[in-house]
Amino acid sequence: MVRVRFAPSPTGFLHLGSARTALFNWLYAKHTGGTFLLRVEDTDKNRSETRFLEEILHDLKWMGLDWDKDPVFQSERFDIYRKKAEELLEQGRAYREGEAVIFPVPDGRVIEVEDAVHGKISFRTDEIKPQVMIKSDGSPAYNFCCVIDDSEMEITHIIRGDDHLSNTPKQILFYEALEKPLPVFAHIPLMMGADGAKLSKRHGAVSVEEYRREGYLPEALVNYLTLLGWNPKDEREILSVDETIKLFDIRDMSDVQSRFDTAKLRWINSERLKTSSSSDLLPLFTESLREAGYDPGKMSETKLRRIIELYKVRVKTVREFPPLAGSFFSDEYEIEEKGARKYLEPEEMKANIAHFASEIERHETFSAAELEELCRRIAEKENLKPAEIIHPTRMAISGTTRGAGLFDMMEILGKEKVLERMNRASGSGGHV
RNA sequence: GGCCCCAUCGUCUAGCCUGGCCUAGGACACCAGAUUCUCAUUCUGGCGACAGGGGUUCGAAUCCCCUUGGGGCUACCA
Repeated sequence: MVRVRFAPSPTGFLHLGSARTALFNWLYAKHTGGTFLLRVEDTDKNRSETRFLEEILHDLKWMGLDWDKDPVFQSERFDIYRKKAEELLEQGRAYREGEAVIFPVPDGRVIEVEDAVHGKISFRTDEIKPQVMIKSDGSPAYNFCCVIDDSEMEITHIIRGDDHLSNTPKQILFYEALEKPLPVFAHIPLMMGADGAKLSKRHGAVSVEEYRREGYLPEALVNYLTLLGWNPKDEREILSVDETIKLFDIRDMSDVQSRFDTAKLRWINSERLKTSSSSDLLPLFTESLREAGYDPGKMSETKLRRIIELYKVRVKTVREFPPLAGSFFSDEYEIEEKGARKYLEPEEMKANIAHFASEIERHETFSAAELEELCRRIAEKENLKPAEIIHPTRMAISGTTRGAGLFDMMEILGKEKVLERMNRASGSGGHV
């Protein structure tokens, strides 16, 4: 039975790199039908805060990484670590140095690790200094309590970042001293920033929370992170978690470090957006409107869903939606200067808008199909290209030259609003 | 500095273990074209890589060594 764990320290928000490590642990547990556990490494009381822990747990849940039992807290286990240290002391396998307890490392040994992603790696003990087990203040040192916990939690596979590779021989020494069986080690290469340097704030967003707020879907982030170091054996790029779980194996992971590429994440997000239903997207899009200061409250769900349907193919993140579609929700939308100069200022453009508006006014009903027919009929009669009516009209009703098909936009906005805006733009009609 | 990990298009990668099927495949990005009322979508096409040098071999992206480059660790942080 596979048992894996993710061991965050609650000293900050969930870093993308940690999230990726958690993800691979989780995927492996799911693939093997094993158990995914959480251990909170909060031995550093000064830097650990519960708000960080809450945030981390929240982000894991958001990503869909559910754990199997209540987390283990190292801060509650100091007695256990001290007792183990005491035992080693009594056996003469450790010594005191002041209040601290130290583990001496014998010279001349070679420790071989069979890593699940790197293969065979060997270390000489000559390179390893005596290891602190218990610090002078009575708190346990990382490598010591890590081993005690992993063996007590019966962790079978330790899947963690490459940055722990050189901790491994030290930990193996502790496993031996404690007479505990070794787990399988799997060190996954680190994820770097776009420039190859350590992924940090200066590369932009590095916490899961920031990506959530920027409008990425959790399944897109998970999909992207999965692809960084692993791939299904075919050429698929867009994978559901279920498909990934079915295919994933830690042994198939690449041993090469990768760089985080926002462009590809954005692409995957846009793919997921395109294939998501407007009802699934509704809460997210609505929230993004509220955050941007719009009030979608008074709009019917049907209408909202139509708008989402129109725009989900035009945005890469949910956040890009409000600025594009603001004119549906408020009269206070921005008017593109360039577009205005080209389509709203020239007299003939104003005339085209006015002409279209007057035909609309005369027409009984108001649907996208009819509007299009009307527009094309005018164009033909006046010997204009339909575009010469369409572009100025779009500018008039939305303030932008980009966006969904004009007639759909008009239908959603409604006859009254459309005429009001068209008349205002063409300078006729008298509705301010 | 020492120890450890790693090295295929700008990026993610397939191929490497079990040399020949590789004139190195795919995806993102980028560029061009088609479609279209704009934008986006969609569809076509293009650009673009085996870090360098030695070996081994009939034959090397694939195996070995060196160099170079990148990364990690080197705490009584985790």
